[in-house]
Amino acid sequence: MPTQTDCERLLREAGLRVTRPRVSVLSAVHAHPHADTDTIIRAVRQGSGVVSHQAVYDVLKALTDARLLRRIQPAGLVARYEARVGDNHHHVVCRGCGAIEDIEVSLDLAGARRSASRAGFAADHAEVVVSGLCRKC
Amino acid sequence: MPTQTDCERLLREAGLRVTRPRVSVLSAVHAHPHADTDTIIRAVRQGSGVVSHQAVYDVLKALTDARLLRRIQPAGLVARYEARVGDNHHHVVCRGCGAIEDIEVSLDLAGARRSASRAGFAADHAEVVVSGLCRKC
DNA sequence: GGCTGATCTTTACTGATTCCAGTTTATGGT
DNA sequence: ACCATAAACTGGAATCAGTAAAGATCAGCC
Repeated sequence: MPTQTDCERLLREAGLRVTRPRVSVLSAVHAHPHADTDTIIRAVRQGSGVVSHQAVYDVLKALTDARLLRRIQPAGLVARYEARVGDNHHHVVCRGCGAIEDIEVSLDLAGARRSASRAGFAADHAEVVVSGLCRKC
Repeated sequence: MPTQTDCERLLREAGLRVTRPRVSVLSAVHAHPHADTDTIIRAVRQGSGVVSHQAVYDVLKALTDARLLRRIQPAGLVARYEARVGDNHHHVVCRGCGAIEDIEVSLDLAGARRSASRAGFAADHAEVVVSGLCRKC
């Protein structure tokens, strides 16, 4: 888990200004993988005082655009964020409680791209969402 | 494309009552694959007069539960419905305009299930969403 | 034809997310 | 260090898909 200084460095390296909300959001997401926006807002406020919900939304968007975060949005659930970027892992989602975990899935990306291009699409990204029940549900 | 009589039969076979809104919704989805709820509502009203939006939502849910329809919901887009059920094809989504097409993707489902179970999940379903740009975008 | 629970209609509401207008703050150039 | 400007932030209100509730209707069965 990155320290606050690490988060500041990550922001700077991404060409983003370093602000208190940004550092807080970034470290909150590191601390709570797959958390939804509301959880992140609460974590940020606990860690560093008053931050408007709008600021959190803006920051999440900015960090996602800057590829410091990845947004995942399973069907029927609110958006979640994770700090693990740069690899292409996938997710399992619990149909009962919405819990999410990372999994590895092997996928014929070239074939998918070929099939997409046959349908008239230039595809560049594939995401697998596996669903089922977690241990508790 | 099924006729109205076919739709009635499909409903009956699924153990559902045959009503005007249900027949309309089912044939609207057959006529507009990957349509969103709003499009379906408009198509239904054009075809068969006044139907409340709530009825359409209810019918879509009932038909989806009865496996006559399949609901797909790509990240960040509203829910779509398609009448092609019973196989497990996947989708490409255009990041520009939200257009959706069917594609074939080969996927190591057993491996995915194994990886999910390692994470504590009993997985029973996997969906691949490929994204990119369609010809127009 | 009459019964009964499933369906529909109407209307209101929820909750996530976004928009907007105005204010504050960080950063690059001097 | 100082200024100007672009980027961020605040707080409130709007939007929009989807859900809820209550009463009116209707399909399927006798």
